[in-house]
Amino acid sequence: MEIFDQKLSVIRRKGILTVPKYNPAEIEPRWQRFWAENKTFKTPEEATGEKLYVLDMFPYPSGDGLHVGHPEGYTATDIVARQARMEGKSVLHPIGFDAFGLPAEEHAIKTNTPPRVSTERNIKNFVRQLKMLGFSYDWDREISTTDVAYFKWTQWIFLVLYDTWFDHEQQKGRPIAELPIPEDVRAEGETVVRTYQDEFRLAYQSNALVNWCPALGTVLANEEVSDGLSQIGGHPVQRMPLRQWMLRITSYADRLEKDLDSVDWSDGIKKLQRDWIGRSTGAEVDFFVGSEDDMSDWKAVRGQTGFPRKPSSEVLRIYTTRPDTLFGATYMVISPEHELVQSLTTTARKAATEAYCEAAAIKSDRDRQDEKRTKTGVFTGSFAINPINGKQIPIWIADYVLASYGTGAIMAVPAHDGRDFEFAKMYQLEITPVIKPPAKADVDVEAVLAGKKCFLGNGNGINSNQYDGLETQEFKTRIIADLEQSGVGRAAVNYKLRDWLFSRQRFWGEPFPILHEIDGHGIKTGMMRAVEVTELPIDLPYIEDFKPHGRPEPPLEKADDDWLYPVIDGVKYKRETNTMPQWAGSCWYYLRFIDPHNDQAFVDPGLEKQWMPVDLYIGGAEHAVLHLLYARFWHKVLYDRGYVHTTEPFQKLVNQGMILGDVEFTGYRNTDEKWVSADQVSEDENKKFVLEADNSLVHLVKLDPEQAEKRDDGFVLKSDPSIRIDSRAYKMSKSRGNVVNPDEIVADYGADSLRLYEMFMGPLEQAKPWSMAGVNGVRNFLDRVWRMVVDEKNEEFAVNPAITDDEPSDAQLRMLHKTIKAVTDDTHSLDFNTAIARMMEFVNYFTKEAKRPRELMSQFILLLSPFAPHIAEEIWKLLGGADTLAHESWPKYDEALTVDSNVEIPIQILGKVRSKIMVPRGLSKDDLEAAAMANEKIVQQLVGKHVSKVIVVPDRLVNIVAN
RNA sequence: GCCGGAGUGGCGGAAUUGGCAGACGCGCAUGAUUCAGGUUCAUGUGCCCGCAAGGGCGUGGAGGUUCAAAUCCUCUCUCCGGCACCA
Repeated sequence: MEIFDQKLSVIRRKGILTVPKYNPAEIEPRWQRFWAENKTFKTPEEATGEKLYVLDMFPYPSGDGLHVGHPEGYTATDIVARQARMEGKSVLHPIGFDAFGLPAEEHAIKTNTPPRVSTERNIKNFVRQLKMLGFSYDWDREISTTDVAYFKWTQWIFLVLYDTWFDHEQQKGRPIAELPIPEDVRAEGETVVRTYQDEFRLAYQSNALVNWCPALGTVLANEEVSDGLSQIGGHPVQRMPLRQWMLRITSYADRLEKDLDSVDWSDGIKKLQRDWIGRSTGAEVDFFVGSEDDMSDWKAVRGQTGFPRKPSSEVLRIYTTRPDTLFGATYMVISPEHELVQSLTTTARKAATEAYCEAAAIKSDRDRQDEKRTKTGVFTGSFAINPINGKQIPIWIADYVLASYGTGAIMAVPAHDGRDFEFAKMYQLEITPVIKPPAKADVDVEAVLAGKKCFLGNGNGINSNQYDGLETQEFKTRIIADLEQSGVGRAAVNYKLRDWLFSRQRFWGEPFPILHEIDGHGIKTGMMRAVEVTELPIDLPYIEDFKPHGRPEPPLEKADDDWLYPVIDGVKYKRETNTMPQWAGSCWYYLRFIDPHNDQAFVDPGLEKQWMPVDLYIGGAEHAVLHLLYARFWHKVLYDRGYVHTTEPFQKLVNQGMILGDVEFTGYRNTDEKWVSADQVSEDENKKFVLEADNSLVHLVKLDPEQAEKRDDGFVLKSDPSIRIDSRAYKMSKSRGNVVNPDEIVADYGADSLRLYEMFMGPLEQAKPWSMAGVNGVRNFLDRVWRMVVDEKNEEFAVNPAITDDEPSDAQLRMLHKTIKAVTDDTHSLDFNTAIARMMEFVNYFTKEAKRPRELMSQFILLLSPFAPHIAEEIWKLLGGADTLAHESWPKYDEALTVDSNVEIPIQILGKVRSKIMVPRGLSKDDLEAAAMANEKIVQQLVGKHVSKVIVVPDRLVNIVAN
């Protein structure tokens, strides 16, 4: 507030408030009202001509309001949208709110208000702030995922998922009615057929191990857990078996990976998604568990029947990416949760394995990792037979094998797998090398061959009978073919991606449109049915107490019987009481924006064709995997079922970089309050700062920039240059107290300054530190723009006397056309920082000109308008423009006027600039060389030297090689 | 540990993709205007030597390719972000 207040108070004191100084506090709300009243940014009904769908990742309306990170992406899209409208494109630029989910509910619990009330209040505040920043959204299309009219269609899409199975042959989702039913299943009757169908649906229930978070009172998706802690709140998460809704995203893993090729996203984000999907190829192999005598019988049968779809009870099935190391498998490991744990454990080993598995079950993921990965395990007492060489090998249980990946069991090849190697060392298990490292590999080949070192790379087979000498790739192909031939193995693909755990035990989410059949005693029969589409939406019931309670029954269990037990055709059902996770609403909101008020369909097919795909999608990188993967999955299902016409929803994706707090200087003092050099301080495990030398505690002291001084490659204390200090920008956080509030910036400098500053800070995708001085800098620029056109000395709001209707000079015209070209190109390529720099150069030039042609000023104002729309509208009107400039044509430039007629050419001798000459643009190579060689300074410099070569690049430089 | 991204003045950052390093902004300095200034205007501002003309050095570090390297290659250091026993 200070700066602005001071300026105003000075003006007020002098009683000359009428003086037309640039005053955003007055201008900006006025224009915002104008745009709202005139619906200036209404989306055209039909997308005629070229269309552009520019989308922001819609915000989660937290109680804290916008932080300065939001307007960064929003300003970028707003500039693109405003420019595109002026270029005559049909623009769809909407906004909405992602308002379901945990944080809203946590907040509701804390403040003891129903989530709908606090959510609506928060949205109101967000809308106020967004409007205050002058974004050109079509407010008629505002949506919230919590609106009943919206989540009706979220529920409808869930029913589409429920009604779809994935046909792996066609790689396509199809209606469940088209699922082929095997004769034997059909023969068993209706109930069995329905159960069979339920096994194939994209939305299904499963009793899998889930991430249960007692503190949040809900299960969480794998993606929402990191380091064994919930991403929201950082609470510990346990694994426990619970019946949950899952979405079969793994069926789409291949397409989710392949289709990344077709979208315009950064390589970094694509890689993040690919890694998350984590596709790997290898083989599944069955190891016979039994006596060596029965082994040959088993092999004979397998040779006949081939490899069965599901493993029979006498085998242990494993997955490996290295079937070429099969001869090196010296033991096997199953996870503690593996279904064969009991049957494989011998009586003698029972106590030991039970103790181990129990311990593993109680351990949270967090605890498992805390043990610094020292491998533990226990022998089952059983042996399996390696199908390739008939060798008996022991079967172990260890928690370094995950139940949820592959088959939950592995063949251990300690010679060529780091984890197996470590485990084998620990328990003195056999190590048999089967790969000879290539000569160029950077390893101790002798040690590898002696089983003393582990080698992970490719090489040539050894100790592998008929495969000896084969190179890894060749080896894999051959052995997989042979395994398939003999029916003991087959090629297989695996993904790190797991099916998506889709239900939550919370109140504030979309209810599932699913009914469970119950018998006369109120017990679920296991049969369920979808709510009829005509019965949608299923609204949340009113519940007095919606708080979670640390037990897995959802809060909706406490709903009234009316809601909980509907009766249809005389049959009593119980509603599903889990709710959907926050991601549900954000999986398809971009489609709803196209047709937000349609109550007949989630989107009109004709409109969908006109507007999809999203041409530009901007948001934070924190959504690089979760939201984007989920939304792409839903979109593909909708595509398969014919509801949308593109395979991918978001054509171009840009992630804005994080805005960090202002740069801070920090020094350290020891317990005696003596300064300690920062390079001797480090953080210990408890995040405490200690002196490296003796681990004694030191504390952090925030320093004023005045106390710091640059020395070599860092900063030191001015008062004692032997003390080094840290200088860094930190992530904004309440605890650090470096959060910048957009409301305050708008009050102090104006919305246009905030917009302009955030775009001027640096490249959009880069992390950048905030600087108040920088905001002041762009405000100065807008002040200069104002004075360039407005007469500040006049008491009326009038144009500056320098504004003329005279013809512009050649130099002025070139300045304008250069600026138009640069701003146009830079804006298209999202290089907003350099676009603004070019506009600053324009203003620097014209404020020095005594005559400023009106037409040139108008053209410039149009260029400025997407960046700083309020001041631009105001000046546009003063210059005689009508109504609003929002739909004026974007300025065009004459290519011939974007270059100067003369160019300055540096002349180098051995790469060092020795002179410069002015020559006409386009001067020929020979003429340029002659001009350079004739230059006085060059002639002097070349005295006594021999010119061996002259490099001439027309319009650029001359380099003389002389010595 | 693995995978990404980045290192350029006191600071944020530019650099037509191999062609004058430091555009633009902040900061700082000097001067003018002003009762006053976090006003406005003008000039200067990478570092070192020099009164100057001029010269030398300079894009994290070391080497290389080239007439020419912030940009390409090899090695290396630092910082930021993500993933983390996925067989």
